[in-house]
Amino acid sequence: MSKYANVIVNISHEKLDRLFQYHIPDELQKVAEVGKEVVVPFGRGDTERRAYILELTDQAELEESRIKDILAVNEKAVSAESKVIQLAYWMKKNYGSTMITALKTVLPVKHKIKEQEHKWLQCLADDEQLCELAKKCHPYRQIARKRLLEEFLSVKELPYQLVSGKMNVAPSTIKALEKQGVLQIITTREYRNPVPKGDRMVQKHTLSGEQQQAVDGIIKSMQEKQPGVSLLHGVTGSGKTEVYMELIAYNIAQGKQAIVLIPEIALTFQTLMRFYARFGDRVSVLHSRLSDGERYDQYERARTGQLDVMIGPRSALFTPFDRLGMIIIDEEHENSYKSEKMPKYHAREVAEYLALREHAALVLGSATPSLESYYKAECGEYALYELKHRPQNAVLPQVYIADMRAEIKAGNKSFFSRKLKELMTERLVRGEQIMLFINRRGYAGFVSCRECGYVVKCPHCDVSLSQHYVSGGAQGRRQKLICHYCGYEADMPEKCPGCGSAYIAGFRAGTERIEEELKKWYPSVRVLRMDADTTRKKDDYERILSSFAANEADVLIGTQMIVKGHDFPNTTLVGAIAADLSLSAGDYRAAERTFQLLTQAAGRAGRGDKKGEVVIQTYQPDNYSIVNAATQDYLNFYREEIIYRQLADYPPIHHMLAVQVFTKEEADGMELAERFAGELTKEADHGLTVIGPAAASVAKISDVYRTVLYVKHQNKRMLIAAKDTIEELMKEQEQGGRMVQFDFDPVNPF
DNA sequence: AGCACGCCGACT
DNA sequence: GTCGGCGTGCTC
Repeated sequence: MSKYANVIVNISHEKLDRLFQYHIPDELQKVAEVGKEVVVPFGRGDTERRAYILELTDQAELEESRIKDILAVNEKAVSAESKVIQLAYWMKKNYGSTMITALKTVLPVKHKIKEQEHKWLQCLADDEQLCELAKKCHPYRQIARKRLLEEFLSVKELPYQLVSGKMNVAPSTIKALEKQGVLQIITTREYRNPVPKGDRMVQKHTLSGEQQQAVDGIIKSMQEKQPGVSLLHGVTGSGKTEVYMELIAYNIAQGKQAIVLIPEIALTFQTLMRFYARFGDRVSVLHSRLSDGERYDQYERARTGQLDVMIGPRSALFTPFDRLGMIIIDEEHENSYKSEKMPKYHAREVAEYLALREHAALVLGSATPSLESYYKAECGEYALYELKHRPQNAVLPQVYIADMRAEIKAGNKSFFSRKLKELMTERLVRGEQIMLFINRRGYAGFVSCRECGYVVKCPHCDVSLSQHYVSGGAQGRRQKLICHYCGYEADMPEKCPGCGSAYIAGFRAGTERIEEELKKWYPSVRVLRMDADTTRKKDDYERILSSFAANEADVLIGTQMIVKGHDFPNTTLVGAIAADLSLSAGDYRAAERTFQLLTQAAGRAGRGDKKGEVVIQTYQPDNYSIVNAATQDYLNFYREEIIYRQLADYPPIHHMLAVQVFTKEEADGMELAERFAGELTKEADHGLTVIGPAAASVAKISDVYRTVLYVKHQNKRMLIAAKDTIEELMKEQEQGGRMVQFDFDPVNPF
């Protein structure tokens, strides 16, 4: 039984976006729980306001005399909004962040509400009354009041903002007039619906045997009290979306609501239209192109029960649904489901918790499931459904592995293997399209001197600068050196800054370099390039893809963003230029990432009726992630990879916590991390494995030093406890610009 | 956001 | 004096 409740007041104002502490009177002790809505006296006038309990504590944070009592606890079922706030609290505890940041991830931006919540002043008095009242106004004392009354003579409705802003009428004056019955304050809210009100097509859906089996199985589980998690493992093009549709239809028929997560990058117009066509305007979508106001509207529509389905990226998880029946995560292996910002949550984990809490079903779908999910499916924790056949007898592409070591031996110094060149020429002659995938943007990965080995590095970060070409006005292309971490730019030196030699050049080709090389071989080829540099604006992504789809280019060169999503029926050749690039990342997920990328890339070839071919270029032709991607054999890959994870105590068998320490001084970070490590290893019996501390692989970004400490344990709870210990240690000491971030089961190496 | 407090000019 | 409008600042 805690004495105090830390509460967030339900007023949308930044100044109030923090916790306030209230005392819990004895008679409310039993009902005061985290997530509950309460009524508290707030402000000087003790006006009664609604608030949500976020924490319960015995620790008074200020003098007891200043702490007021909670007036009442709303005992009826927790509202949708407070459920979301509760979820924020869970995330704060499990991933480590402040409550404010957790709330900010979970709640839509509130301070923008004003802009679309139209507050109007409506005049209730007639002209005669207005004249009389205006006359009664004091000649120079009540000018504002008079101004407003006179304005009402010509216009009967005025926007609140105009009156209180430009006309400079104080809220107290408006209130007084409202009391007298001269005017009325009306608020109207128009919900913007990003879903076009189109014709709803009723389509006939015939499912294959496999699809039907999955649908039946999952529906059966949904009839249980606790539906649990289902993993839908289906090769590319096996019709997972059809299964989702059927499940959503069932869910709606049960009067329940559904959340569908899709990686942002795959959130295309076509995908959405399929949903709209089937479910009409009770479907909404959250995507990055929505304004804050539009986004907020969608949350409101969900909260007020106007929606059955919400589609969106990981943040769609926080849709305030009252009757959540299921969550679907498509392409569940995607790294974008892990947040890179604090709290660093994984959408899959949050969804699992949410589904459990709401007694909803969770459906995970992927052609290349994450090791985590497949492992749990093997253990029987998840129900597994396999979709092995592509409908319409579509055939898998023919995959060739090109050994680049052999190419060099044969005197081929080009970035393209002989096989790839041969197939590219064939395609260009036939007028079919090609996709070239290389996971590095820019022209060259680093710039180095061949005489002395000097490497040009970023002065603010511990990385080498990448070479880029930027369009430089009249002179045409100009060389630049850019830091991919902080954006620092420098000119390409003509001579080595170290020894003065002229033999300074870029190494490790990126997308720009491949484009150049391609044009050298095929001077008339039409090329589109898609990477972080060419997709700066939100529209760029869609524009490039639709241009390629419209056959306006022969070749699409790009980073991993080109291998996800879109199908191009005329693309019959895919080349992975440097397949092992992602293998060298050096973290435990490198093989998994490589396998997924290559499998997806291969899946891009020959989606139409034409047969596709794929060339994977590598220096490690025997690596299991490459070999299994070539044969599209997920299970075989999984078997090899899980053994490695078991041997090395890595996730999913063990859990891992990365503690990142950020400091201004290099030594400071090490010292702090050492202290954390010391504290965690103090008790030997809890079995925590502590690795490090060590400087992060990129030891400095934007002049901030990074030290990293890894903690491993079989039980995740132990790691959360370790996180709590470190949080306590941080509280004790002056922070002085020092910061700690936690990352559970990280997906990216540090 | 919304309320109290306090300042300042106008009236009994 | 004191009434009341309007600006300012704080809210557990």
